[in-house]
Amino acid sequence: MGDRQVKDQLFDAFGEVAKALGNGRRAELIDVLAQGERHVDELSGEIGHSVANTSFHLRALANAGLVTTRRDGTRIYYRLASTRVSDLWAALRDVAAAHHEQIDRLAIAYLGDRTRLEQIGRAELAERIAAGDVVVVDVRPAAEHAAGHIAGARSIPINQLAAKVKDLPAGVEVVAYCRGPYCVFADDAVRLLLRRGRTARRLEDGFPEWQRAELPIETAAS
Amino acid sequence: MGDRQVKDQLFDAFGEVAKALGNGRRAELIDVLAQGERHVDELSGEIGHSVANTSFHLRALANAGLVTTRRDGTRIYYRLASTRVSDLWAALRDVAAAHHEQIDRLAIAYLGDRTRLEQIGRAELAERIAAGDVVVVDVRPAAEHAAGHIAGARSIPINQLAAKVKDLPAGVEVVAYCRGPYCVFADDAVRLLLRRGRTARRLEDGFPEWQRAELPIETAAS
DNA sequence: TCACTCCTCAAGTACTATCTTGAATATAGA
DNA sequence: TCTATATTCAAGATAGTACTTGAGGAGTGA
Repeated sequence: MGDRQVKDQLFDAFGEVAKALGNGRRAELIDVLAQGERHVDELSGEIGHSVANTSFHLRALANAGLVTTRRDGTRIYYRLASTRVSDLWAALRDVAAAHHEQIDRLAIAYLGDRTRLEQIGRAELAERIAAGDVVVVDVRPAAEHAAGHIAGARSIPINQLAAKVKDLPAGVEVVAYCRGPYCVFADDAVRLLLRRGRTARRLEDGFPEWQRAELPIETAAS
Repeated sequence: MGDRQVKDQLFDAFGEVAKALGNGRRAELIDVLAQGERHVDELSGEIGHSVANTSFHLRALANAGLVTTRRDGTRIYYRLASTRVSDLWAALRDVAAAHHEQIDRLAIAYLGDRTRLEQIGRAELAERIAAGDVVVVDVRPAAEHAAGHIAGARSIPINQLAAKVKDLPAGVEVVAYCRGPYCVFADDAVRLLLRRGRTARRLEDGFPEWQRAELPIETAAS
């Protein structure tokens, strides 16, 4: 077998991995799975497609080695194969944000205007948590908080926040976080809190980035 | 327009960027362009396809924002849009190497058995260059050396190395480097040098990684 | 302006991807 | 063992991708 043919096969294999990410629904699945493991039924709800189609896409991700599975009773849980996959997903978003013409327009259409929302960086938040003068709220679905969250963060899924604002201590700044830079939950949370007269900012990115930066995290006792 | 629809479009855009890398020939093009800019005719030779097909793939990469162009006379030079793209390509290779079943087998088939070839890390090589007790040889094509190389490296393309071994100073270790971890030139160079009784190692990766690590580089005077 | 070079575009063919629907499989609990 | 639940598989319509060949543009230099 010639070198050309073997080289082509090697680079085809790299291409297969990229191709697995080369579909919007699979990209959404990776974004959700970066929060922690989930079963097929939950994931089909996240991407708004049938269970059969979701299963099909998950199989494509598994064949490329991006995700692995675990069975628990009748349910099958999918998770990212490693934090490397999360790194790859972050690198892809960075390139797209920097060089793809339409990302800015689409991000504004999806997330709304962020120029009025103040953000806080990871390092600063870590200091503020250590100093104890901030309340950190995880506004992702409860399952994602259970799978892993910023140490000390309180879980208030975005759809329950309006009812629970009153439970948050007064006079303390609130920092909301969610899945990452293209997740709308924390933006919605900060807008709601500001309307209620609270001081609030969003973490500039989300839980996966915090985790990859090796900052303190916690997991629900199993 | 519903949130679902806008979110789908946003993630479709991420998918488009990944899809651009989702082809072996385009992956090869990115790997070559990580060395520096090249024109279409050269690139078609690198991937072993017609100029028309190469142009087609380059257009796909440009549409995704991964590469940009510059005209010089009748020639059009393509280059990576930024070092972010090089980061993305490295992240993709890492994931593929860690999780894709066939990469190991294909890499061995293409590169040969590397277990007998000693490698040297970037940090150690930088120290040795500073100490001046090593000869660094760039075995990539001359055009890539001209576009940028490790500071102090001497250009000896792999196909000229056999004739030029005698010009290398005796009694000094030789370090060969090329395009990256999946490039065969440096392996071939080290094997040839060892057969000629020289002490030789390969740099563990290649020029793009050296550049991204912000270690000293040089460019040919224009 | 003309011929030349380099590159892109268009048309055509074979192959691959995405989604839907309905059936098949695997486990849990009665 | 039987039924219910969760997931995967198979078939099929539609659309998109990858490559080839040949024509079309854009710049260079006589």
